[in-house]
Amino acid sequence: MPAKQANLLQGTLDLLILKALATGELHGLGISRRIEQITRGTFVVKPGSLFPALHRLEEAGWLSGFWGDSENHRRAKYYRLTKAGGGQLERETEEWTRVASAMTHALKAT
Amino acid sequence: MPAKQANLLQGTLDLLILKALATGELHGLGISRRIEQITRGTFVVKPGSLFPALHRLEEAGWLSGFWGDSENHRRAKYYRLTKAGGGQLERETEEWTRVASAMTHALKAT
DNA sequence: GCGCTCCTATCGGCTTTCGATATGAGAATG
DNA sequence: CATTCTCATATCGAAAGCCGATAGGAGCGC
Repeated sequence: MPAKQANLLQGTLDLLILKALATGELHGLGISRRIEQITRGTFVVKPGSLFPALHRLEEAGWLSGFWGDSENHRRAKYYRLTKAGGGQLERETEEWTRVASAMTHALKAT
Repeated sequence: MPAKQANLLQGTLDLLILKALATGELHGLGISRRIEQITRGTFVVKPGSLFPALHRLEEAGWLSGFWGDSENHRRAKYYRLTKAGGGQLERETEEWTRVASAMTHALKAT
């Protein structure tokens, strides 16, 4: 049994994807790279998590996707935040802040 | 369809239980109340989540449980942190801090 | 052509959380 | 006593989400 590696906290993935797209459209792997970058390598999103999540978010109306060409001339599916997605990003950011603050408070308790 | 209420982030429950027991032994419902208290009401742990989690943590060796009498003279199962559980609490606290800091950084990104 | 990298995709398994429900026993009321 | 309330533990099934493994197509260098 290999050492259990740090899994993503459930629920943070959606928020990270929305945030990754806040600065402009990206294709799937680009989103993955951006998340790794803005979290300073703490979160590494695997394909098996990424693509189902992208489809889920598109289904929910937070993202809209379209096919294009990547910077390496490959077929790639780009995603962009919808207006609703922007609102969702705000709500989830607030929610995260609430939760994080409660956790921090709890962990300091005596 | 009622509004979807704030679910616990997966993974935070174990940490909160360990932390709740750091100051002394408690029975199941007491742990639940303590968590609600130290998170200022942000996290409410339901029985359907609590008891499976307690059994899981005991199975893992972080907690040890024993039967006793509650402050209301009812049969109650008390839990206390094991030595291993103390180490686990430390590790999970560090892990949470790492994650929270990465998220905070990510959410500030431009 | 061959291998390498890039890019998207899916499937099965596992863990975890929740809602609903059940059971039992002490306390309070009449 | 009998009923009802609260405390306390427990379990089950449903739903969700992450991951490892795997697949396949297409451009690029050699």
